[in-house]
Amino acid sequence: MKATAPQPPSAPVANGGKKNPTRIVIVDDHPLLRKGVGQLINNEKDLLVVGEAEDAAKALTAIETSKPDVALIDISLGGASGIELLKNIKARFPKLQVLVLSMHDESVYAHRALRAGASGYIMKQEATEKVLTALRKVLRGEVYLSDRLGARMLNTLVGGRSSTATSPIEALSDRELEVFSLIGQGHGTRPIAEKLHLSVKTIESHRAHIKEKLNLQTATELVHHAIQWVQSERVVGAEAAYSE
Amino acid sequence: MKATAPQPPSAPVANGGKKNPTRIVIVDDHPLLRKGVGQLINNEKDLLVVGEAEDAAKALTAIETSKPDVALIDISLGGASGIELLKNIKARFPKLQVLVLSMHDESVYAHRALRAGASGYIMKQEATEKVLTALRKVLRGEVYLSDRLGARMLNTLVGGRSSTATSPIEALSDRELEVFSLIGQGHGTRPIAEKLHLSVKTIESHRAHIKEKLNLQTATELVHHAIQWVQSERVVGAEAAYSE
DNA sequence: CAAAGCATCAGGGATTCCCCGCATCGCGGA
DNA sequence: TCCGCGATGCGGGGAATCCCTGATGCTTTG
Repeated sequence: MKATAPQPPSAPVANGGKKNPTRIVIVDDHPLLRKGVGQLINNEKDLLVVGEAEDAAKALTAIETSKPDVALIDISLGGASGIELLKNIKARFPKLQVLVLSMHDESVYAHRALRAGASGYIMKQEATEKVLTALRKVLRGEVYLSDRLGARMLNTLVGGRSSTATSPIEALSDRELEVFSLIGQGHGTRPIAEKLHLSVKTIESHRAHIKEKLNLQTATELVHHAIQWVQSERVVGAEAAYSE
Repeated sequence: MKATAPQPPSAPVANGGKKNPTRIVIVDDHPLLRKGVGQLINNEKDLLVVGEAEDAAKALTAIETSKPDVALIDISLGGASGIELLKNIKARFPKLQVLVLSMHDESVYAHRALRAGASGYIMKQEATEKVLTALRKVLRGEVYLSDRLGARMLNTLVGGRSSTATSPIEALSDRELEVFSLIGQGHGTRPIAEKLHLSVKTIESHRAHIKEKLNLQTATELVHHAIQWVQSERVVGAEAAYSE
């Protein structure tokens, strides 16, 4: 329902002749937001929006035709399909830098986005200038993360340093993973203890260890991540399954 | 951290002297989006943005000082308190028209928004021009609804049985839904109480009522369902873009 | 107007959370 | 071999929660 490229890819642009500007493609399903970011970016002398897209398919063609230096994409294009798109982009245009925009603070997605090849992760709540900062940082080949998020992810990596960026869930022992999975299926501490014929205290102990390994602060976070994980496992199982 | 009124309320405006323009206040927690909508609106000869706000509290003061004709508010303010703000606004400024912006196609929220006194409901996925259309319609005292949403709500009202098989979630009160949504976003009882400026006891009470209405036995189940629901809501919004 | 529903909060016992510590077992190294 | 180390299993105890039972206004509705 919306035009893919509001400006002709390589024509002189309305925005006062820029010389060798950084070329940017925006992917977001909210026209209003595309307009906002576009406006903001085009106000900069060295940045230029050369394409827009509202979904994954259009994003790929837009990138193909406009050959941007950076893509700014919203991963909340329906949860999974956002990360999917990101992977596709990095597969077909490995040298293209990608800055990920997101609605929420969910570090779950930040982590996955980076693993999928993003160069940065920024929230929509962020001040507008930060988006420009992030854009330029990503362009220089650096990684942009909000301070808080960055700190947390750093010590996740340091704690269980594995250069191949395996998810910290790999670090869980068998028993811990079992408990984690049960939590993700919606079971409470006591039912888990009963199901495994163990003391409630033991389950509490496992939960504590899991929290530590996954760098989680509260029980609520633990449950949230567990459910998320179980969900994503279901999806993985459908395509590239049983790899253990 | 953001200016409440970018332009002096009654001074000649940068945007080419408008005469008696419609005065608009924008409430949204995404600076990028405020920028986008603001830009769009100010390009119109008869419309003028006289204030912005990023949360409920600032929204009320902004409205008080800038005396707008219409308020454009995002009900998914940080995942919460959008409907609440709407009610407050209509309580204190009954004659002010309110157009509600929303991320997704959540007909749940549309229905509630209208009941709470909104004059229109429009999705962020909508084309930019539609926002202007909606704004003008609302200004004339009419109600704006997207075609699809309008149709759906009509036959919900007419035929007692709604097409969407009324999930028990419809039975939740506004406040309860708000709490439910926050739970689904991974927040614990205390953080929710703080975010809503309420007693922990009140949140506990809401949780109890939600459990009752949704027929859930334990707190764990409640959290599980809440997360599931939030997830599914996100997906609904994404599919709306493809489904036509 | 009466009845019902909503939103707010309290008290108090049952559970869970979360910080400690402790024991055993097996495995890989000094 | 003996030592450390992680995995597994458990406990104490205080803080926080869950989960009952009310209770009080206020609105909506019949």
